[in-house]
Amino acid sequence: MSQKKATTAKRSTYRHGDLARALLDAGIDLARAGGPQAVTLREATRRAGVVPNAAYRHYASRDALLQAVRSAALAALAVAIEGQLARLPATDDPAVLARASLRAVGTGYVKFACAEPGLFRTAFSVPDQLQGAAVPEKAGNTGLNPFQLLGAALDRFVDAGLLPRQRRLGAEYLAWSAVHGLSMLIIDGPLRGLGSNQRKLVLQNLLDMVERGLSEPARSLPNQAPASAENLPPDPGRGTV
Amino acid sequence: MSQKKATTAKRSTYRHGDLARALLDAGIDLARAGGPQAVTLREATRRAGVVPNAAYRHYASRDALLQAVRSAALAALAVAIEGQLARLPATDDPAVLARASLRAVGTGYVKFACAEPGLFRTAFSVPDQLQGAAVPEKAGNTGLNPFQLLGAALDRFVDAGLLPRQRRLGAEYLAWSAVHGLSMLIIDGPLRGLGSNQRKLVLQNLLDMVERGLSEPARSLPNQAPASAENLPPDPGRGTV
DNA sequence: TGTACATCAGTGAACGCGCGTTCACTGATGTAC
DNA sequence: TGTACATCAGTGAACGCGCGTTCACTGATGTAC
Repeated sequence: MSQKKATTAKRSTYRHGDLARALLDAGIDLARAGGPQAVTLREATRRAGVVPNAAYRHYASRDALLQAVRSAALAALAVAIEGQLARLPATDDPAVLARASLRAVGTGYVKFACAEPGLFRTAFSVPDQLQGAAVPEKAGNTGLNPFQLLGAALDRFVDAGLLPRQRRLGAEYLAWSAVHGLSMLIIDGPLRGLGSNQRKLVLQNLLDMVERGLSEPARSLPNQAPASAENLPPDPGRGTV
Repeated sequence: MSQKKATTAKRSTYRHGDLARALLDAGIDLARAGGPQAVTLREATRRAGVVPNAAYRHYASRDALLQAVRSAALAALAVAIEGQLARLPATDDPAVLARASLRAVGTGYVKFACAEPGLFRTAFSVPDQLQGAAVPEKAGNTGLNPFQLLGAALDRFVDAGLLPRQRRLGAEYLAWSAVHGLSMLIIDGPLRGLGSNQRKLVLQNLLDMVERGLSEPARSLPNQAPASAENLPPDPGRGTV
């Protein structure tokens, strides 16, 4: 069965060649241009030069295609982040590396959102669904998805002594909220229309805020509730985007 | 013209009474339950007990109704924030007041998003449009819209000496990004499904991060670009949600 | 105070649109003998 | 090596859906005389 399928996939002289892939590519283009809403079976099949119902040989429904596109969008985001990480200059100072890593993750995230708003919105569109697993379809070249790349950067923070270990749990969500919020405000909200330089400036200030906010020792804040393992949220390894 | 309109609006024995208001209310209910997508002329008129095209006596198009609903959603958000601000205990210490104000704004924002995800998503749905003005339709009881309420809290930060004045410009966007991102992750993203207690904990940690990140003096960060008036974004007074 | 009239809020019917999805089919491909 | 056959990817036609929007209309309301 799977052997047969693999054989068929390799053939290029079959009916269409690889309609599943062609539909996925069309879906990605549609998402890129118009977000998740724009991913329709009819338009995807139109672009693949095929009759609408042909899609049902490869995807159970419109939603199945959309989920495939969504995974591809998340993978693209991961690749963008990896690209920023790869540009980091070598250093022996673990604190410098940790800070630069976190900034690279945040920069890659926001830059991707600005460069590919349609894919970004698709990546975070969730019809009516629970959390998905950390599957390779959503990962970049390193095999890590965006959430895991952020986690790795935060681990470096802890290792470098910049983030108290007892505040590590759930820290992903704090940094993530900041860059995710900025991305949304820029691509869909009141910050759309910001020039490129202004965007960079706001991003730098935001990353400064996150860096300071995560790494400074806690002062005596009456409202602060320290994190403890019992009542803290999701297992970061299990849940994913 | 406006006199006549006002007279008509007061009448309760007219055809429908006040169909414009009835459609708006129906639209708000639809947005509450299903987000901006769910706001349709046909369903709104159905709920108002009226034929579909009757809506065109009061709204130029479906989008016009949606924008009215959107303004109402923003006003509701403002009211929620004002509610948190009103609960603040009296204090003579401007620093304590400033910190508590900012936390109240953030808390009101995220709580509203969690309590009314449909309205929240509607408030920040922007079809294809530029920035709107700071009109009273989007304001709460104090006459300030959510953005302006946040700005007022940050002004207190500056006045209390917690935020260097040269970092005040654009600070709205930093705090806003954090709470907006957390809201989105909770209502639409990987943090949905978080329990109420876990949400509160993450929110507290996030507010701690913002507070520290905004108010701590800048260290020598090689990447930091200090804000200056010339190249910083939008005039906070003009632009709005 | 009563009557003719203008206004205009809501009606009734219909349009075209694109969508997801179904059904029975056909005909090129690969395979078994 | 050649022929019969099974597979199954893509076809053709059609369905019902809800939507926004248009048109000519009607009849209760408020007003002018």
